[in-house]
Amino acid sequence: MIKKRVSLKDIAQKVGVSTALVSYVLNGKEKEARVGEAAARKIKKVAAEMNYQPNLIARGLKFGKTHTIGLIVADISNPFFAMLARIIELEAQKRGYTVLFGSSDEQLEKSQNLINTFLNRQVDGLIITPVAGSQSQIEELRNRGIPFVLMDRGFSEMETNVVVTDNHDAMYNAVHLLIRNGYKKPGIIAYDTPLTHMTDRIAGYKDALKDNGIRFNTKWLAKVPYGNYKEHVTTALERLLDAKGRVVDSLVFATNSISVQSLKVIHARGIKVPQDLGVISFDESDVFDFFYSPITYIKQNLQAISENTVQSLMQAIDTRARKCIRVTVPSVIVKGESSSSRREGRNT
Amino acid sequence: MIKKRVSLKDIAQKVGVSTALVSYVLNGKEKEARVGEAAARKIKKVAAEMNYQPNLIARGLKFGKTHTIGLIVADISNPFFAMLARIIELEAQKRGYTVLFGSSDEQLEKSQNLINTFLNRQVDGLIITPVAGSQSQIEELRNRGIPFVLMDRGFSEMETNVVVTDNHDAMYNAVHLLIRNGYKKPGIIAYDTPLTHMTDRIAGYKDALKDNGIRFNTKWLAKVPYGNYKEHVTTALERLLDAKGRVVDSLVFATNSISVQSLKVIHARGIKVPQDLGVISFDESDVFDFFYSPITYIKQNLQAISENTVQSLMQAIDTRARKCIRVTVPSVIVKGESSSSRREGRNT
DNA sequence: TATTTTTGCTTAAACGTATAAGCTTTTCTG
DNA sequence: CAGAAAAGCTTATACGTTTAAGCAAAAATA
Repeated sequence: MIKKRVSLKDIAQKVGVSTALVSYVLNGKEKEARVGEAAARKIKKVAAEMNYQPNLIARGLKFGKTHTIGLIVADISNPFFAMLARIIELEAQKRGYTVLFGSSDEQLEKSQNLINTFLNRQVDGLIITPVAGSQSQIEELRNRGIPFVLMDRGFSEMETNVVVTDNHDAMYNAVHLLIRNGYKKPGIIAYDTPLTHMTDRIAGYKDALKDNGIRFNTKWLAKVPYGNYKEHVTTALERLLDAKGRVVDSLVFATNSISVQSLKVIHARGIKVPQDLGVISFDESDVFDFFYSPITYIKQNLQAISENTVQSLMQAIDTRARKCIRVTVPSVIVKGESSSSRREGRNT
Repeated sequence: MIKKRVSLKDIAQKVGVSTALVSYVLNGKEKEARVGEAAARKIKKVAAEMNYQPNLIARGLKFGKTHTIGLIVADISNPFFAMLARIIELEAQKRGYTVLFGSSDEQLEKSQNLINTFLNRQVDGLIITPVAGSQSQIEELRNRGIPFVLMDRGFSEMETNVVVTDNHDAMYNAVHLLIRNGYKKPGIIAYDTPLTHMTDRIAGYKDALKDNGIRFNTKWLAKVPYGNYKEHVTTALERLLDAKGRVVDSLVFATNSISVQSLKVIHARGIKVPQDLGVISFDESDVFDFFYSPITYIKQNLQAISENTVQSLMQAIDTRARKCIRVTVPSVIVKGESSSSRREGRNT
């Protein structure tokens, strides 16, 4: 009962010609291949009747091009990556590409497995949010001449194609805003990773302090590991917001996930925002609208990030250039109430 | 500078044997193929040295099996589908499968395009959240004997492999809870679609009313179109919560997205939950924790849905059975404050 | 020693596609 | 009307893999 897919051969047999002729006609090469008009017509007719669909696997084998790209994100169930995936899917589709995806879970081994799997499936290129310590994996891609683009984060020591938000700038502006609004001791909670998205954000934070004449205090910076981050964020917050005297008077959360978890804790402890604590988040979330004091956040331009990433990858695939493209996308601060001026805010 | 992938041929040449021998050895068929011990050793050594990786595209062509599945969801950027995707990815991987994904956007044409693209890429099977009116697309898959499983929703008129939450039961229980807590006029906001996930939920709603001796009022049911749903939800809410006398005293939101949008409106209007309005949501969201009155919601078992879907698909692929598997997954209600008893809650 | 069996390999064909090269047959040119 | 050119097709080969079938040499048997 299972109907076999129709191949060029089936059409050729039905029409009574060779597969070559069919291939020429269906690829619009009738002129170059000097195919007779009558035969061409008949082939087209039969192909349509039999609902011929080319086998892209066979084509991929023939050309060594599959028109498939592999997307490796940290976690597709994270709304941030899901949004990126959505746009990448669209951009890829526009260009005739299909997307294989996988989540690395910030784990070296999973990342390597995904890379291997995708390469064995002959993807034409890879989009990767690299995990910490994966330099050698990426290096190997480069040595093997495989087109790829890093997204969201990169390595400071390595020249690669990479598309990221201007993390330093974004964080600098956020902290600057807090300070301008009267906060004297801004803290930050970030993931403990050497990847550039975090180091740049932390650097932006420190530079903003310096430029505003505030001396950085080591206690203000909390680095939490990605695994079990919820617990670690909670612990870090407890240390920063110790009842016996706050270590900080405001906080910047370096990611979406840290923000949501932190806000849950802040909410549970009944800490008043922004009166008791100024708050700014990196990345947005639906929850911000529901926090009694709307959260100020850094809004990354996901559309631009995704577009540029796909664009760069296409370029890498087409030209196989060795030159690296580094794109930095600007972001904006969406002002809520959570970072409001201390002078006006302090009414408790 | 671009290093060519090493093929069986490369190894064969280096060792000085035929590709056939190499293939036998690397596939562990040394015994059956009576390969000499010395040759086998050498082949393995060289293969390892050259870091041979099989070309899965070529294998796919040979066997007519790509070990790839296509996942078509409504919108991968919707956390609900992103979560499902994450688990499906994992389950597929366990079984040696890789996942192609795409978003249909609830549009017939996009759905058809994705199906075609995936089939041309010779996926072994499809997981689909079908869009309204796509019966013929699905029917064709069945006629062509292509393994597939519908997920999250199905068609009432069609026997197919399908894995869904027990939508009727879930909604029945939710509405029952509201009524038991003293609400007399429970309303519902749902998407306007003939797909079973919605019709079942609405049926569950109506049955709960009936079984509790409440006569259904047409005004209590708001069906909003998926496109521009935010506006439509807002309008529907305005009608239901008209200041001149509430049409309903409580609401069930039939999806995550409807809930979030509704809560934004409710929040903006300063409507008190649950004193002025009881609320239950289908599906969860991080935002529920931040609503001043924690939202009661129906929690679908995403793990079970995904697992069963992949399981069913694997079965369909392996056996090519014509028998349809229909799996219904139970859900639970997570009780917050938003559906609390009217008697106790009414303190305004 | 002649025959059979076993061993260890190679050849060939296949999956579906694309295309250069070749081969008739017809048509044009001088 | 001979020779060249053009038209219209087929054959062959390749992509990388798998596997049945075949073949020669060595080993076992009679």
